[in-house]
Amino acid sequence: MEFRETQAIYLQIADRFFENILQKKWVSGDKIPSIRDMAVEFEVNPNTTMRTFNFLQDKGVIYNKRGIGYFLADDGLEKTIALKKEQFLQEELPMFVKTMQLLGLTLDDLKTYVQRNPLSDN
Amino acid sequence: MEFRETQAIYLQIADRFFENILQKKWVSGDKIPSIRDMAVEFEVNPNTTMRTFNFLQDKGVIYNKRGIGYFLADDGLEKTIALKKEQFLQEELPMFVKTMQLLGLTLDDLKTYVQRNPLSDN
DNA sequence: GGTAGTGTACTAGTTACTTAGTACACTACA
DNA sequence: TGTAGTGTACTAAGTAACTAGTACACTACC
Repeated sequence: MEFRETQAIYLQIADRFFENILQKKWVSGDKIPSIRDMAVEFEVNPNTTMRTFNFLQDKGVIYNKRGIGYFLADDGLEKTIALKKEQFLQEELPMFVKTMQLLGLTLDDLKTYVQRNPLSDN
Repeated sequence: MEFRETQAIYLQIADRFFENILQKKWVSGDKIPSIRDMAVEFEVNPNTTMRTFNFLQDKGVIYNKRGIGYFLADDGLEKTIALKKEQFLQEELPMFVKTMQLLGLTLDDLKTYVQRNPLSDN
């Protein structure tokens, strides 16, 4: 996987976790692929994916069973929505609106873009 | 000034430069405040602002007169627009749309937000 | 018991970013 | 000429992120 240079890799991987949760590919109680498997999938060091797991456990999104693996918490979806929403409202949205303003783009331009770029293929 | 932890400080300062240029607070040929003054204003080490200046000079947005200072290039505004637009279209916009989709937000929600949050106060 | 698959805990080393401090060359100007 | 304000070039140090490798304890299962 390719990563942006502007953000730590383990956080970008966390975002992929959030996607899986929000898209309900992972649901409460599901076992999450192991730290080692994730490292192979994302082509990073296991230590890096471990940081992602620690980060998400700290947020209460996943929990651990010793010797078995990590699982999605009962309220994992709710916590993920809360986390993403907070980040979106406090950081992403204001920056986005500011950039649109600076570039002189309108909501109609955005509408056109969205129509031309079907929202999902993953 | 407070900085986000997810992006290098010198790049966040560069964004402030871009704002000044896009808002036409700085126009072609204008002398830009010195590396040392900028360091004081942003409360960082002069080495850090120097990285911003080097970055922007590398992009062709500003140029240097030895012993005098940095100045906004003739096509500084155009280059800034091009840079921001590219970044916006390739990174910010796709991520933004994806997050909106994941959170189940619509363009109407966005419209409401924009109406409630007047676009500028700087 | 043995084995494979888990997470965990280390040491070590590299790179990027940031700060701190010093020194020096160039330009403008009194 | 002297001085203040520029950029520039260093050394040194600290932190975060990332990689590499090893070792160990726990759990499930044959």
